Amino acid sequence: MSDLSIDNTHDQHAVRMAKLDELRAAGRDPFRASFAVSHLSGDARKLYVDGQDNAVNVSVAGRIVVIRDMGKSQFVKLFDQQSGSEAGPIQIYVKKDVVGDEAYASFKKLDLGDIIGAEGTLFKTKTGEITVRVDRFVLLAKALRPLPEKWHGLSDPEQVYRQRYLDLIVNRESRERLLLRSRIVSHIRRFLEARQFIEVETPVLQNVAGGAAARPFTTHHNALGMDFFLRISLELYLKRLLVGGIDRVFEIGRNFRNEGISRRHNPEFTMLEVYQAYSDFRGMMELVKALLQSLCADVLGTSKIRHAASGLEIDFSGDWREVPYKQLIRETTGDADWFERTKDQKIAGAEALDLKVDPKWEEFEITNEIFSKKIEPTLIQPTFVTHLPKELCPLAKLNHEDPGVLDVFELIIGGMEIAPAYSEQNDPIEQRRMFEAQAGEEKQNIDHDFILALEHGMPPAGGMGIGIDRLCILLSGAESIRDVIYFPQLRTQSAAGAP
RNA sequence: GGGUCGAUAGCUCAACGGUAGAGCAGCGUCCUUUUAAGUCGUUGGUUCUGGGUUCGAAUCCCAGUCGACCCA
Repeated sequence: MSDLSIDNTHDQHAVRMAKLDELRAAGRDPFRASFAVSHLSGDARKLYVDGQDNAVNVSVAGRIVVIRDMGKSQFVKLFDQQSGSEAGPIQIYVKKDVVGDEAYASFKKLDLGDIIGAEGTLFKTKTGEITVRVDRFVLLAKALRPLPEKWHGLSDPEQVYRQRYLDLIVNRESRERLLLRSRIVSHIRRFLEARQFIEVETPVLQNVAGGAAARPFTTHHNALGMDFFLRISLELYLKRLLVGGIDRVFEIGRNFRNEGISRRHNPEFTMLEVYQAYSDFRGMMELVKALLQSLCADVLGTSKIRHAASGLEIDFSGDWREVPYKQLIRETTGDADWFERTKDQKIAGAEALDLKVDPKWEEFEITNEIFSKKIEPTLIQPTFVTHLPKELCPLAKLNHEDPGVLDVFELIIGGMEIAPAYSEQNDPIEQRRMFEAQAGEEKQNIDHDFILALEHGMPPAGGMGIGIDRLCILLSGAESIRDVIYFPQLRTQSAAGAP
């Protein structure tokens, strides 16, 4: 039957193609359309009643990730969605005298990586592992390529990102980290919905890429004969919905920025933005604190996490530090009159802190360089930095006592910006003025249609954004944004391993 | 964009100027409660690509591709 040539036994793809031909020649379909699964692996295991072997029938399916061939019986482990837990893949036990000679012979031809379905009864092995004693099994999908090594897994970072499916199968930490992201996002939705927030979707293709200062991607719509930008922010459309009377609104969506790729930056990334009419940045403080504390409690099961970069413990419980931006700058520069200094004096001050500053920068950019390089990385515990200079964001309300600063905060945790929040600007005249006053790297594109919406009246509101990727880096202890995105952006390459 | 480091069997890694090896996987055998199962045997390489140096290059040099890290 087998026409494997001796020369080919090292070529695992060729060996498996030959097995495939054999199956087809024998009239078996190696790629089935469906299988009746009674339980996912973890749920199946829970059905076992202690001391009552072979009393409960289950039907499970998954990928073969372990084969222990004992001659006339085999222990095999099947990997499915629930295999990420402590218990790992579910074990099945196939005995020749249970399934019969013919079925057993075909079972022996299965390979690591094949996907099968199995029906049988639950029992506990000598060593105490709940296992399915198989009465019947069926090959559901033949794997023509081998799995990575069973003990060391897959460690080549390039292959981990390009063939994430392999990483997910063999590297438990990767799988748990990425599944944690799903639980985080799910929790955020439930938290906000419980507070009467409504989830919406707004355009990704935009005429004006507004709401932030960043280089957008451009694309082209053929039928309209016009160029579009991919959005860089969710903000301006969600505020239009505030005008439209959707008072508590949020979106979790992908933004695109045509900028560098690094451990902290992927060209497409996910933002949560939340707007609450009749609230303000103080209300957002309460909201984001409650959100993160409930995330810790319900998803992580702890209020303390280890900060991957510094090794320090971050404590989310209790009250969080609140400190004005200007105070931090004055403390760090040791200059109580920093904001009264001339530009040359600020340049000298920044250089005294070992910072390189471009003389072409605006004064607020020099000051902000001190903030982002010398202050932000040191803020490990959750810290609300409040009242940023007005030049840093045109979309927030100016503070009443000090019109040089904004009624905003930036929540810093683990040295990373996690959540900015504003008392949102709803004065259309002032909004236009602030857009036009923007300079340097903070300059935004002006969306006149958005101003028109404001002219119809937007209720006072608090707004808040969270970078979901960064939040996941923080909460999962990941080192890189690539570790919390299934398919991070890489340079394209011809298909690896193609025949 | 600049700098540093890396790419060897399907996977994880050796070999560091002198015959490219190991473990796992694969192939063939033994074994009906294994836990990285065990056992005996065995196949497997465009050493990322292209140049160069050398009697001889996986190894040294140059250029490129892809990736990681740091910086801008």
